[in-house]
Amino acid sequence: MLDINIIREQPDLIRKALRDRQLDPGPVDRILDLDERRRSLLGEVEALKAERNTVSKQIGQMKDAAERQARIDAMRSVGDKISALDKEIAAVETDLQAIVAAIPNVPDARTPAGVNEDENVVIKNVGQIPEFDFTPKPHWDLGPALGILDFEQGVKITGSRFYVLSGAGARLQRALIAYMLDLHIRQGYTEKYTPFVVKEATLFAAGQLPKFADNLYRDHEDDLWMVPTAEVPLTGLHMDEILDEASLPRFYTAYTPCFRREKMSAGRDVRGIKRGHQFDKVEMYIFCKPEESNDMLEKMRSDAEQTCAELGMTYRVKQLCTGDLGFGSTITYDIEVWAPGFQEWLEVSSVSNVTDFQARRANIRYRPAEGGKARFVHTLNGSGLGMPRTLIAVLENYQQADGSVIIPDVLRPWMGGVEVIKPE
RNA sequence: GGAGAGGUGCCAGAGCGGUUGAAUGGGACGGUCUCGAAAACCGUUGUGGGCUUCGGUCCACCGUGGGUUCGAAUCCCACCCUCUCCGCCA
Repeated sequence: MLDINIIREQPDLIRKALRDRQLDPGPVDRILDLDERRRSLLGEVEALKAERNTVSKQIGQMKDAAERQARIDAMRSVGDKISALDKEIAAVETDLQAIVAAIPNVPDARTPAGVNEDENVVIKNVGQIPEFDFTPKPHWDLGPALGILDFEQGVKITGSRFYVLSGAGARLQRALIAYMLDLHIRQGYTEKYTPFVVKEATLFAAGQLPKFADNLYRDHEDDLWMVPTAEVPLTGLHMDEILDEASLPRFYTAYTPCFRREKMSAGRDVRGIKRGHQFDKVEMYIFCKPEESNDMLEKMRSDAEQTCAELGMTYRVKQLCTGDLGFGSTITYDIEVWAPGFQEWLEVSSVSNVTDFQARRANIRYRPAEGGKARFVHTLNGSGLGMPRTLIAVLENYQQADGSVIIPDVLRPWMGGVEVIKPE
């Protein structure tokens, strides 16, 4: 959520931000109109309320019954005017809120201009594209052959785009999650285990609602929503709180499954387990002071990179352009690992500085140590890492000519002695 | 799911239709005292919004949302949450 004062004072900045994101700047004018209307109505109704308050106090002390009744009658009509105006204001505010809540964050000046994902910029390459002395297989061949991945069972019990991991495959994913959480704890994050369903207000706070309702699974009976990312419950942890400055920055990490009902188009993306309606993810999240968030973005990116590096992945870092930036983000790095079977770069992490966008929606502030007004915190989120894709990358990078897969060293402690996954 | 109790400021806790934005106590902060500290005493101590000549001023907020009333923290309705007991249960 943007600050209405900024929209009012610098409408051109917001118009430019919308154009840079390939969006219509029209809503800015609607906001300015509604804001103007709101303030004018407020002035009117507050004058009437002031009058009513004064007269009502007088009525309480009046002795003369006739005069008293005259005042009461007069105030009755004032009261009617007030409630009519209050209704009108409420309607204006509802409209205003809805439009403001749909305006995305303003891109950072360093975010490159660009129309879509094709204009994202590769800023770093780490490792060489590995050479194989055989033709590496994609995971959708490797997995079923190893007996660790079953597409049919997923379809049978749930439906299209769901799959089942089995045996060493299921264990490998669990090892990845455990390894990542432990790594992030060493990097200074506190592990959180949160609910996987949340209420509407929590999704609004994180910026998922109202705009992205179509992509969420929802239980209508209790009005609970399945989380699309751990970012949602983690943002919610401090909703409506004023944090001590001394407690910042706060570093959190959490594993959650993620549920997204987005419809997927047929085509190359549908092959394998790269995109599904359910996937696991380990998330990193930071609450910090505004002046720290730049440094925190770099820390988080480096923490995500370390995960890739320790897993022995070849990876690259991209900076998203304005046209591909997420709704709440001002600046985002994507980390992509090379999948030799797929012959494709897989996005396994996205690290963003959301500045005060979520904090304002969630009403998360901190009290400066020297006192004074509470200020909104900045929040950052990043995957560390996204699961099915990291699993794909391990399978495809560590495959051998005979179809077996060697377990990377860092994952061995969780594999119960399994060093190689062999065909059955 | 059923029965009961309750949700008030940083905390505890009064108030139960009019001068209560809210008694009292505690905490925190500032001051007096002290070599220093404690104690004691004095003072300060909420958030959001509108207007502003930036000195203020007005409005809203006592779980949330409605309602009654000239006037609601106080009365009515619905919902949410917490606690106790019962039921169910991994």
